[in-house]
Amino acid sequence: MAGGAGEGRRDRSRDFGATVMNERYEASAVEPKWQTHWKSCGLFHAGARADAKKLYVLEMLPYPSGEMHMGHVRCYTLGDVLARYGRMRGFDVLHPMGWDSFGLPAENAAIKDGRHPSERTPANIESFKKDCVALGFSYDWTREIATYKPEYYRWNQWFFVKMLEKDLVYRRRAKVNWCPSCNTVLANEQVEDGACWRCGSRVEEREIPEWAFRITKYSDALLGGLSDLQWPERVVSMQKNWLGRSEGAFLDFAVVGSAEKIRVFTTRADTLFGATYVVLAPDHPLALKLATSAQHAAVRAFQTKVAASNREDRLAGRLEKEGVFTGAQAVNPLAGESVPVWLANFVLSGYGTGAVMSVPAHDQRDFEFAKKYDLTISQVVDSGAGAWKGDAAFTDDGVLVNSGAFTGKSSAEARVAITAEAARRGLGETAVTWHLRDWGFSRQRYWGTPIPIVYCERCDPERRGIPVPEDKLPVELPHIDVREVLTGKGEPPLAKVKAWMATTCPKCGGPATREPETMDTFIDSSWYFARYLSPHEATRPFARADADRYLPIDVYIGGPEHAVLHLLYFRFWTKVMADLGLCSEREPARRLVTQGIVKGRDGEKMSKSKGNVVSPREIIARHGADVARLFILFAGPPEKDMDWSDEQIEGQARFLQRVWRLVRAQVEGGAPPDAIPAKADEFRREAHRALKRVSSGLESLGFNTAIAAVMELVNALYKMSPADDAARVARQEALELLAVMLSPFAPHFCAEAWQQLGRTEELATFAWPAVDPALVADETITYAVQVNGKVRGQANVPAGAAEAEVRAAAEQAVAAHLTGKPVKKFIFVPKRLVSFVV
RNA sequence: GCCGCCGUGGCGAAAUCGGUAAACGCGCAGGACUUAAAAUCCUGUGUCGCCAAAAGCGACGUCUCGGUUCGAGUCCGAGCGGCGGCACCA
Repeated sequence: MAGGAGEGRRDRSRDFGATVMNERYEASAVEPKWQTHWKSCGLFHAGARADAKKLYVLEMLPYPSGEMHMGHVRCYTLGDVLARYGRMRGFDVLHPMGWDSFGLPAENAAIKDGRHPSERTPANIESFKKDCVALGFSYDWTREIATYKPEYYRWNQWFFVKMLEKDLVYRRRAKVNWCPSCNTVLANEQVEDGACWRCGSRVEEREIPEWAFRITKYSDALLGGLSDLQWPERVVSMQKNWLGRSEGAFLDFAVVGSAEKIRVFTTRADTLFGATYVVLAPDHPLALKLATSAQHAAVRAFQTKVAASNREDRLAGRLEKEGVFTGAQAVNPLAGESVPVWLANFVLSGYGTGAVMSVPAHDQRDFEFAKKYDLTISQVVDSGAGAWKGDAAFTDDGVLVNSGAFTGKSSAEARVAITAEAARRGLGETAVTWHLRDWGFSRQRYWGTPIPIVYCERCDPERRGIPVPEDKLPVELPHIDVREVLTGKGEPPLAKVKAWMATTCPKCGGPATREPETMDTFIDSSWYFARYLSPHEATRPFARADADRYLPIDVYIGGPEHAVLHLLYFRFWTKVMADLGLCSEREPARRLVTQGIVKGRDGEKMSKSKGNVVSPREIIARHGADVARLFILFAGPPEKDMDWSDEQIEGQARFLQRVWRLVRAQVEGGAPPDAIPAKADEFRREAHRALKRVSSGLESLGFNTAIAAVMELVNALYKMSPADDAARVARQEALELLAVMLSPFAPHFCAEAWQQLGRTEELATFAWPAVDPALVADETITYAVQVNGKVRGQANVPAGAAEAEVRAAAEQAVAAHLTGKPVKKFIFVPKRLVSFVV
């Protein structure tokens, strides 16, 4: 079919129209074809390019709950674009996927319907995996893992035993966060606003024994490591906040008439001379000991009251400050005065030393407390701005008054001097405290990794626990009768499985019982990224050589809601793995991308309960996976929340159809109607300009602007008709280039277009083309011409024009604004703008 | 209370370094094609003013006020609004 520039419009439009205009790209036929092709070629397997640089792209381990939602789609699409681009750039890309498949949802579902989690889980995984394939995600499925399988969780147990040897695991009796609905303990990180992170139930306080990791041993490393990560500021600051490093001093107050001393923590040692009483947490070990007989009953009553009310009131908002006098007196270490010792409900036993010195003049809480109980208020810091009015605490730094030898010093100087003096007298020292607490990981549930511990009355009468030897791992979960064992109440389910509980002691061989509790599932996701390196290793969690090759993760993608949960735990675990000699990297992920929420049609966050969930299956069925991917990428930058828009989806579908018609026109020899004849160079120029913008968009995660650049190329091609045979060849090249540069975003469509255009090479691994600098250089440059900062005209000059030449052209362009006004200054910004100041 | 982020058309957004604000998409309007519609293609689309209209010209315009600068969406200060995190942390 002949088509040409010189013919009448009718003919041209027939060329484009008759065969091509009605032909639609059918994603439903094309996409499965390429998915099958990719699978059969093993194109996405890592390790094939041993001499290439590696690129590890990873998305957060999903919990497969059956059907995928748009939040997943967004996360994985971002990762897939980077993985595909990486492959085309020649990297040895590691892009794996697996399943976080232990945990409460499956167990709770089992309680409801009686089906064992091990039946449901593989089905859910299958379904989720199908969605991944249907969306064209380029995973290396040979590395797939599932955390519920013994070959995975045995390494959780192995780590546990190793960490026990290193004293990074210990058993403690502590106040724990108990979720009555999940019927299990939660770590501090898993309590949000006093409620369970998973189900939102109000958390209770209980005191029961539990296993914990000494994550606090890594406080400094966790804080220090943050500085060399390319992580979003938001996440970094949340982690810093959570770690909560605080510099100050320990100071010792001797107790009058007793050998005991009260150690307090303060960040304001400069206010020591204003400490007019000391307050202990109600459950402080000295509380009862110090109480005088007259006050004993009152102290008892107060303790009971606080223990009962604690959580509820703290949640209900501001807790009324309450306290009780112990009757005891303590001695200010430097001032030498005796001050009363109180208990108060706002002092926390878990932070610092569980005791504080109260300086009501300079701390608002202490001020309120002192007012309520009529305690002495004594000013020791002067603001320098007139006398202190005494209506509220003055909490800023200032100059010391009424502070003995330290009077006259600035607060900053005094903090150092007072701490040093206390230290010299053996009554204190500088100190650093942290908000971070150890990670309690015992869970009173069934569907998780058994803790490999046995209790033997003979060898271990104190029930400290004896680890199961390495060669006896894994300790597998027993098969159970769901109805009988999973009741969702009472003791840990495994405790009811008598046959499993009964075992032999590894030390004496005598009868022993197992630990019935299981591990927090956050352990599973703390090291899975390393298991992907050597998923089939049977003798160790992963191979050192693989770790050296592929760690750290280059780009890690997931939601910001894990900022102080998973993202903290897996940093901790990586440091432990490094200390165990398993790898040299001390940080798991160099770069982190936290993707925004996908909201529903109603503008609310998608959730089942709101009934506004849109399934990717809907879009795949209607328009195909590529449209779903384009929509989600084009909506805005990755970190930003995005709104659902059926219209924008239609727009992306329209865009692909528009490209398709161009491709078909090229193959059939037609041109778009109303196109203007163009030469070869013009086609090349447009294509390379787009390529440049797409390349830089891919580097900077500006996927929306990268796609916009391709759209502009398409718009340009619609206005151009090849003027001659050379131009026809150039248009062919431009369309091929288009298929290449769009392929990370819309891989199925591009593979098909590529083939239509007659190319036979594998597009998914085709080398990303270099931008031809000669083609993207402008021939003429349009300068904006300003007079006194206002744009008054434009000047077109050849690209290489010198300043004087540009100035001459510019003067001509704005002559009317310059007449009669002497030019005081001339500003020349190459390639952009000139400005006259008159 | 403390810490962090963000305010740009009717909407989603774009704008390496301070250099022609609003690219691209959506929506809307007009036109072409069609018996008609859909689909498709083309054109227009920040606000206001001058003008019968168009062309054209001008003023204003990136939350508000102020500052630095020849020039500010971008830098600085103050404020307002929104979002997120932590929160009796001593």
